[in-house]
Amino acid sequence: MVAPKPRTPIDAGNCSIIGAVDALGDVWSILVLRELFLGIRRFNDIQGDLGISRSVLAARLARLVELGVVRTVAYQEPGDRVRHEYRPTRKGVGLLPLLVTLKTWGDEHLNLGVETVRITERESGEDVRVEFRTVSGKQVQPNQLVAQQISPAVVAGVRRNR
Amino acid sequence: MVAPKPRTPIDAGNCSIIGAVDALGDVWSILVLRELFLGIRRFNDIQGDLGISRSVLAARLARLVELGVVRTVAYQEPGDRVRHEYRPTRKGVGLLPLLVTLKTWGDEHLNLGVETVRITERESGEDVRVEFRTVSGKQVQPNQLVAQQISPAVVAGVRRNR
DNA sequence: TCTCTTAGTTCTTATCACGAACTCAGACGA
DNA sequence: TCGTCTGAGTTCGTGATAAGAACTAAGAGA
Repeated sequence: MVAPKPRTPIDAGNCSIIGAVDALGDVWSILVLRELFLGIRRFNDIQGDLGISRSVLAARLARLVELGVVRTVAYQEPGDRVRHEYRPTRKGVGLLPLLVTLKTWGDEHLNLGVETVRITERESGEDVRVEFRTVSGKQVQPNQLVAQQISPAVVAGVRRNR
Repeated sequence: MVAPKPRTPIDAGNCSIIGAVDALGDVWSILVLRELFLGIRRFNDIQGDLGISRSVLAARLARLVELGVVRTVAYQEPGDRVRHEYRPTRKGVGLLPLLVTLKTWGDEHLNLGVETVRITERESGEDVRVEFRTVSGKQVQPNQLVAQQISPAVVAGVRRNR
């Protein structure tokens, strides 16, 4: 994979999409989260698996910790000193849908429908998919979606009334 | 926003998440798609709205077109020559869930629950959300999800049998 | 012919990723 | 006590690329 490139600060204004993208910083963050969700939680394991440079991995992990998406947890293997590994926080778990949508799109559009990562429910072991539904519960196809930005003034108003 | 940084090629192996992330290349691609879905489709409009440099925008658009995620459409305004604008293809529309998950996470975790972009169903105008469901239709909370990688050998086997 | 607009392209500079080597700290063996 | 091993980073030189400003292209209209 080609390394992510420098970005200049963008004004997120009031857009959560921009905010989220900016917070994550670059695609390595997403891939690091993938490792954590797959149960790969130690520095060297992540580094080897992704082939990311050590310095960049250290920086990304620090950023994710600072963001509150990842936390460090101490562990000690017998006959070894205390070390720590990385785990997603609740905020980090909130990013699982992102990985699932990437997987779904990749399986469908890049991998000809072949599944490469399995996402299942813990209890039943059933495969899990992402769906769109209206608040009233009706399922919606992607091409029926409309996106519109809410004006900054309106957003600011809502914020003030909190 | 700080500019995306160079990445070296990573072996996607058989992982669609890595494949998808690598295909998109960097976060600018996601933000460009955001513009297109919001109806901002012309070079100068996207450039001004995102504050992306012109050279990078041209490169990103070319990449998205090459990927088949975006296509150019000719248009002509009265008293003006023919120009073209950019629109998502079906493959591109398949990435809408990605934007919706980013928006949802950003609204919840970065923006204190304030909605900044509205995603609705075209017909009813109802707000749309992303949900996880098992294939049998049961709704699943993110913390009940388990991710596991499918071994490359298995994936290769499935591919051969197609 | 001159100017205006949109859509890029070119060029220079600054920044960041890469990758190899190095540091650090505790555990263990001799 | 000394040397070594291992995991987890940190440092540093080099090269690739984004930023940003300036320039080009090409048709429309005065």
